[in-house]
Amino acid sequence: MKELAKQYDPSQVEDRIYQFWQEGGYFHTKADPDKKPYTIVMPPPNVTGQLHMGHAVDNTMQDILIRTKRMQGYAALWVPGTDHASIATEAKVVEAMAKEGLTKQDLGREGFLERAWDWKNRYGNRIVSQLKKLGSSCDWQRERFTMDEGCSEAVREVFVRLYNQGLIYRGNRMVNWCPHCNTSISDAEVEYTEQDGHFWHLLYPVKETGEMLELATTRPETMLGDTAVAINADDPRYAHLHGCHVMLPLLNKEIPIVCDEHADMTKGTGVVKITPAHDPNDFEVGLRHNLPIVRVFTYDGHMTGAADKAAADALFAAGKNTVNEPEVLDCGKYAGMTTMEARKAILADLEAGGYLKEVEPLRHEVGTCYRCHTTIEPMVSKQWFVKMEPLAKPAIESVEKGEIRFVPERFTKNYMNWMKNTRDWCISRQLWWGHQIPAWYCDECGETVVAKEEPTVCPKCGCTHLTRDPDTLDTWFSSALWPFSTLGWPEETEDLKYFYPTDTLVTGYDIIGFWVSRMIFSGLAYTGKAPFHTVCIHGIVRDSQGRKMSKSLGNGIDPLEVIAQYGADALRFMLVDGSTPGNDMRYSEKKVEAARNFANKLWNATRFVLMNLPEDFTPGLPDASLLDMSDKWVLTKLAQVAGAMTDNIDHYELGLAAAKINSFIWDVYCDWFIEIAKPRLNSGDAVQADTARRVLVHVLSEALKLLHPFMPFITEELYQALPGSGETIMTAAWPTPDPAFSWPAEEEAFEKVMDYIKAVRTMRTEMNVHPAKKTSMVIETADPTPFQQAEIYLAKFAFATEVSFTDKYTGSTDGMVQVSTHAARGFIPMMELVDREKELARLNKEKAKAEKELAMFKNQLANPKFVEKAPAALVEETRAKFARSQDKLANIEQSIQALG
RNA sequence: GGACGGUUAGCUCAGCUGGUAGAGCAUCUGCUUGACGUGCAGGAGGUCACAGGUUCGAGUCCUGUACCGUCCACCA
Repeated sequence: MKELAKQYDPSQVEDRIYQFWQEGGYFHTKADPDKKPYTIVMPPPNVTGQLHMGHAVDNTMQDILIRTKRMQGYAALWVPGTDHASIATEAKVVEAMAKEGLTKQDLGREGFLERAWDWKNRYGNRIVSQLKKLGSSCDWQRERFTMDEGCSEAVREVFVRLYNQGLIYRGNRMVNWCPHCNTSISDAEVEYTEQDGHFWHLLYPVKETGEMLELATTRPETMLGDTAVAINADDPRYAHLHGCHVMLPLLNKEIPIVCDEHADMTKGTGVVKITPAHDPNDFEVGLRHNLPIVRVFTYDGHMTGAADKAAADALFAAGKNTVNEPEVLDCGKYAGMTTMEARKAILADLEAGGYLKEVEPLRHEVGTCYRCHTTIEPMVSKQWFVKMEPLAKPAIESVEKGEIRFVPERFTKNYMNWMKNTRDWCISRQLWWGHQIPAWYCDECGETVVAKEEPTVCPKCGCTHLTRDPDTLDTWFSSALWPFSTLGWPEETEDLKYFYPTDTLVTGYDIIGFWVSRMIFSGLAYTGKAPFHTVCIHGIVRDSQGRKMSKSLGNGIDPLEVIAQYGADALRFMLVDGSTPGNDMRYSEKKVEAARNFANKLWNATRFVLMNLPEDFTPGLPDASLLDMSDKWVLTKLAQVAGAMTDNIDHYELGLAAAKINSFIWDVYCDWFIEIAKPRLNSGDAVQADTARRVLVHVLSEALKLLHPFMPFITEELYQALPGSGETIMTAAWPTPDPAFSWPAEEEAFEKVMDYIKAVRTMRTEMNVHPAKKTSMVIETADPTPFQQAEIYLAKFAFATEVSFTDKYTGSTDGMVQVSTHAARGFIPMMELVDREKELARLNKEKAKAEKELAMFKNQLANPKFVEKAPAALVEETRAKFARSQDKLANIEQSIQALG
C-alpha cells in the first residue's frame, strides 16, 4: 500500500494523472448502441488566446457534467476545439508584422495567410494544453478547428444553400464600420459606451423664406453629406415649409426639406438633418425619399478628397456600380482630415458664418468596436447579409415550444429579445484570415457565381475571367455550425446520427446573441433539429472587488497561476462551490485556500484509512447484521447525499451539489465517522475493527466518486490508492441511493447520541473544563438503548469514565453538573471543576432558548387555523417537536432547581 | 427608454416547490486528541434594503419604492 505524504501536493499528482487518463483513452467516446449518448460541444476558445477565468468556469462546468454522465453509463462525448477568431487573430498577426515594419499589403494575401497559419500553429496548442491543466476530459481525438477542412466544407455548404434559397444576399446597406480594424462588423459586435459629447445647434437657411431652421447634431462633420432636412408632416411649426429647400451651409448646396416620421416633434426643434451615407436612420429616410447618398468619409476615417471621388466616379463609369452606391464628395479644404480634425474645422467655419447657434454638453451612448473600442462609423457599403426573418421564426418557435430550455429560465427573455429584434446579419468582413466568401464575379459581364468549388467559366457569358470576392466571413458564421460541423455534417456520419442533437450547451450570458442564437437558427435550418435541448448559462468571474476582469484594468487572475499554487482541483471547486446558475461570482484567494484545505482534508482522511488497513485487506461491506449504529448512520447519510447530489446535478445546481459533498466528507465522514471509528479500530474486538474498516473504505470510495466530477485529480489519485478499486475512477459507477442501505431509525437513534455528546462538549468548553478531566456520568433517559450501544463513543467524546443509566434519577444532585437534550439528561459529578454561578447562568441561557423554541411551537399549535389548514404531516411533526421541546425544557428546569 | 439581476452575519455568498435563518472566511475561548494546525471542540454575531399585500404561516409568492449592477434600444 502506498505511503501518502502528510500534505497533499497537487503539482506531484495532476500532470501524471492527466497523462494516465489520456494514455488509457478514457476521454474517447464512440457511438455505442448499448449506451445512451450524452454530448456537449465546447465553446471553442480563440485559437491564439490564453486561458482566462471565463474559460475556467465554463470548462469546469462542462467537465463536471461530462464526468458525471460518463460515470452514470452514458456514452459521454465532449467535443473540444478552437475558433479561428478572424478579427482578433488578424489583428494580432498584423501587430506582429508591424514590429517588422511590414503591412498586409507588403505581403499580399498569400504571404499574409502563410504568416497567419504559422501564428495559429505556434499558439494553437497553448490554449489546448491549458485546458488540459484544468482537467478537462474532452475527447481530444476529435479536436476540431473552425477553419479545418470539415468545418470549411460545412461553411461553404451553408453559404451556397442559403444563397440559393435567397437567404443570403449582397447589397449596399448601412453597416457598422470600424475605421481601425478596417472592416465592417455586425450589429452584435458594436458595444455602446457612454461618452461626453455635445449637441451643436446649427442654423440652416431656408431658400424660399429666408428664415433660419434650427437643428441639432452630435456629429457636425457629417453635414457635408447632408442631402435633406426632415420635419414631421404634422408639425404645425413647419407646415409652411412643406416642399421648400434649405441651403446647406459651407457648401451652399440646395437640399430639400422632406416630411418624414423619423422627425420627432417632441424632440429638440423637431428638425433633423439627413445624412444617408453616415447614419442608419438617415439611410432609411433616404430610401423612403429617394435621396442621394453622399459619402464624405473614407473607410479609414478621413474626409474624402478628389482622389476618392475620382475612384468612385471611375467605378460608376465602368458600370460596376449598382443603385444605392454612394456618391463621393470631394470635401475640398477638409479632404484628408481625420473626422475629428474635420469636426473642429467645420465648426469653426460654421461659427464664422453665423450658422452655429449654441453648444450644449451631452452625455450619450456611442457605438464602439468590441475588439478595439474605436468609435464605429456607420457607412453605406456593399456587403453580404443573411436575411434573418425567415431563420429567426423557427428559432423563436423552438424555444417557445420548449424544445430548447434556458437554465436559468430568465435568460429565455434575453434570447427572445435578441431573436425578435435582430436585423439582417452582415456576414462579410474586409479581412483575410477566415473563410473566404465562395463567390466569384465575372470580369466581363459582372455575373455573380456562388459555388462550393471555384468555377472555371462564367455561366452567363462563358468567359474564363472570374475574380473571387476578397472578403471573408464573420467568425460567428462558422461557430454557428459548430454543434454539427464538428460531428461530420454535411455528411450523414454515424457520429452525427448518434451524438446529434447534442444535449447541453454551457456558456456565459455574454454570448447568447453572438453565438447561442445563431447556433439555434442554424441547427434548425440546416439539420432540421434544435442543436441542443438545454442551454446552461453561467455568470462571469469578477475580481475580489466585484469589477470585471480586464486587460486595461490589469486585474485579471491567471487561472494557470492559481493552478500552479493551489492545484486545479482547488480552482475548480472554488469556482462552483456555493455558486448560483447564471449569477456572477467573485474571485477570492480565500475561497481557493478553502478549497485547497478541503482537498488536503480529504487526502488526510484517506491517509488515515490506509494507515489502518492490514496488508491482506479485501474490501467489501460486511453483512448488515454486523453493522453498528454509526455504520448505519453514515451509510444512510451517504445514500441521502448521493440522491441529493444527483438531483442537483440533473438540475444544473452544481453549487449545491459541491456544497453537499463538501459537507458530507468534512462534517459527516471526517469529523464524526472517522472519530467514531477510532475507538472501534483500537478496541481489540477484531470483528468490530474489521467492520469499521470495511465501512470506512466503502464510504470513502463512494464519496470519492461523488466528488470526482468536481475534483478529478485528487479523487483519482486517492481512489487508486484504496484497495480493490478499479483501474480508474473515471468509469466507476456513479453512486445511487439504495433503500437496502438506509436505516432511518438508526440514523435518528445515533443523532440522539450525537446531541448528547454535543451538549456535554458545549458545557465543558463553556465551563473551561480541561479535556484531560474525565468523569463518570449517569444518563437519565426513557430509552437507554442508543446510549448503551454508544458507550464506547461516550467514553471518548463525552469524556466518560463509566456510564450508568436510569429512567429516573433519584440520586443526589450535589456536585452534579447537568446537561439536557430532549432525549436525555446527564448527571456529571464535576461541580468542583466549574463555577456555580457560571453554570447557573449557562443553564438559564439554555432555558431561555428552550422556552423561546417551545413558545413558537406552542403558538403554532394553539392556532386553530394552522391545525386545520396546514398539511397533516406538518402538524404531526410540529406536535412531535413541541413534545421534544417540552421534554428538553423540563430537563433544564429540573437541573436549575437541583442547582439552586 | 425598456428588460433583467442583486440588496441575508464584519467580508464573500448559499438558501429547491412558503413551515424554528445557513456555509466559508474573519473574530473570541479552549485543545501538542497518533489522519490532517491547510487541523479539532465550542462561542459570539442577522428586524433577510424599505413599504404594503396574499397566507394559519413570507428571506422565499404578488405590488410598489430606494440604492447598486448588467444587458438591450436608431433618439437628431
